[in-house]
Amino acid sequence: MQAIIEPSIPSRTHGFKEGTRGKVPDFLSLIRACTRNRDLQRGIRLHDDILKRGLLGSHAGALVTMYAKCDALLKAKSLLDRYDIKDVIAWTALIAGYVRAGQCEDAFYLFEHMQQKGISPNAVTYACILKACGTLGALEMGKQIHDEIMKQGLLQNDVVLGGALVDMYAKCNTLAKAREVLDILPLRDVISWSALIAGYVQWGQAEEAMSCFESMQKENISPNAVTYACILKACGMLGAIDKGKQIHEEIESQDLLQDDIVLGGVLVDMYAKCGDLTKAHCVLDELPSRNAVAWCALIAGYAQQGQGEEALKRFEQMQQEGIPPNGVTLCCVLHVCSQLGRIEEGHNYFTDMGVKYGLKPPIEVYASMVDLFGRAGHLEKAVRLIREMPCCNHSVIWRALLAACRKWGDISVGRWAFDRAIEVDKKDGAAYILMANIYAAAGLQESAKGIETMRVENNAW
DNA sequence: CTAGGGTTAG
Repeated sequence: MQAIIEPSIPSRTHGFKEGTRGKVPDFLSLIRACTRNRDLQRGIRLHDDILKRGLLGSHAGALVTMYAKCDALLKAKSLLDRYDIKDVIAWTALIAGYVRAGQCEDAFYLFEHMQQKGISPNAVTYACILKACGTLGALEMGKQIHDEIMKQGLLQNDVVLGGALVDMYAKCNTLAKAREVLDILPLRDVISWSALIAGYVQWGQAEEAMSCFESMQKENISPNAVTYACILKACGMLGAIDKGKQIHEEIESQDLLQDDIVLGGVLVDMYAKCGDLTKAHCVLDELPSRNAVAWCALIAGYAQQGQGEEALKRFEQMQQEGIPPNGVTLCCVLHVCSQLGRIEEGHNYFTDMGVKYGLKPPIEVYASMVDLFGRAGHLEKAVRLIREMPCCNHSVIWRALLAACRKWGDISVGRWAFDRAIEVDKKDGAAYILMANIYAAAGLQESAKGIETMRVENNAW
């Protein structure tokens, strides 16, 4: 008698092994599908189901990966802590999640912790950690990772890792090293080149960025939207409007403005920085979608040229188009108001952010507002604003107030601001210097010297 | 198959 062989259904197609007894779902495939689609809600239901069936032990790694990819880092971490997960992918996924969230120290901690547990990092793990190094400017750590990568020969067949390495050196302001690494990479592509170009732009070396752009093309690697964005920024820094126009034409001929929201803003910024506001405005008008960044580039351009009234008009126009201002836009507008001495108007824009748009002003906006009041000599208004702030535990706030106190020679408010500044950051060199200046300007040389002594004692610069 | 690299306005 022949046994009945049940048909096997590939798990990747449905996720259910329907032929097997009791229809046990293939949870691993289902979780992976949630990871792919970033479907957190479905992932949570699967977790629940798996828990009820007592299957968590064998699925914890996949769940950590899913939660991490969905940016549910606390859930991922608590599973990782509770189960003895040996899966390098799960650890790496959580490390990547922390790096995405800007929690690079947590990423480093996990990286150490996984190795203590005997789990070896692989190329993907190293790429994540390199990104964390770049974000924090942790050059020494980055070098150690580089050494390890070389020992293991991981660059031979991995273009991504090479790009991450170039980016790390570039972000740490070691551009010669970044260039050297790129030159000897076995594999390099438009992204590794763009990482280097972006680095030169970030650190103010626009000429070098231009020259890399040429070298890249000599290697027959074509620029993409990101490369163009970097190069346009370099053009703006150099005031190289002819080169900028040429890049603009290339972008148009490749129709890149249609599906890249970033490029439009950079283009407006390039023309604005080169002083051609008419052209900047023209480009903005023709963009398929105008966002706050593109508008802000134009507004800043007008402000830069001393055309504050025009800048404020554009700000109104932006809002009429239904685009809410964000923190950066508002800082820029408040700066314009400060230039024009339009205190009330600036304060109205500030309150609009909460009242009209329901947005919580970021700390930089509060600092701009303190600056606006302070420069105008309304120190008591600046102080009142600080007292009403949800949190004034930031150096920028106290520096703005101190700068105003220096301008108006207010020793008592100045001393108060200085004491708070030092509470926040004992090494806030700018605060010491501002306070010493305030005392010195008032003829209180002994007090000024006292502040200077404090600065040296606290090793502040 | 489940984890990884470059970009924008002050």
